[in-house]
Amino acid sequence: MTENQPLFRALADPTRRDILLMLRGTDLTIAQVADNFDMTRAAVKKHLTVLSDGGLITVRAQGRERYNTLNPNAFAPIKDWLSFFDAFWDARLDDLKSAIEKDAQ
Amino acid sequence: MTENQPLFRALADPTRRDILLMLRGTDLTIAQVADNFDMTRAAVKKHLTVLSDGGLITVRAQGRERYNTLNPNAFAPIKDWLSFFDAFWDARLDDLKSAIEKDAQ
DNA sequence: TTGACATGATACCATTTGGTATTATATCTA
DNA sequence: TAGATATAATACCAAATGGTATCATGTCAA
Repeated sequence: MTENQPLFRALADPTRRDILLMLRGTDLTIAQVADNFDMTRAAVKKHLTVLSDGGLITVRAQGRERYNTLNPNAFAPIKDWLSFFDAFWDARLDDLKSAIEKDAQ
Repeated sequence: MTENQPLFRALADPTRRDILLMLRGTDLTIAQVADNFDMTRAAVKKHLTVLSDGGLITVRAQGRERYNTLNPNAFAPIKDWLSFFDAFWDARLDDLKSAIEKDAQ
């Protein structure tokens, strides 16, 4: 149940979340991503490694460049985890509903 | 766009995610939560503070005890953030679909 | 009132994390 | 081939993080 840790960790940094948004639609090299931030290429590369470890992106080598691509299935584990709470909310609403109905009698 | 940071940060720790699962259905005091972990009450309290900062739980005082309650609206900001990618996936599928159709001609 | 109990607050510590700087390697291009 | 470019790898640093220990405060119950 804790195998999601690299994924949750990857999303915990604002720079990395921005990178993900940036990768919607286009694949970008490390240098291209780094151009959008006020930090070193090396720092950006570290973030990309964390994103890769979390399964959020995949890296494709092309010559001396590395294109970073958003992984379409990336968020499935998070959505699954969030769904563990849906049943609870439903039950809560049911409780509320029956309480109201009982009150209306 | 970065006001979600406390929320994402709160979810980045496995202990805190376990606490959230634990709070489905029942409200628990700090001591009750701490009984489920191999760490100090103080450490658990810190985690609960982070969860509270992230808007994931609310704390209700009752006598000398503090009951921690899961916040029903907790995950809405995350779901909203994840939805920023849905349009992209859809567009990707549309691209794929039209490519296939074109190929079939 | 007094002692036990639940929590709050603080100081402190080791590890992780986000970042830089530097050097090395590979690849494109003139 | 030589130089420029894109990335890799490593060492290093400051700050944040997860944890403990300790002491203070408030509340329950006899």
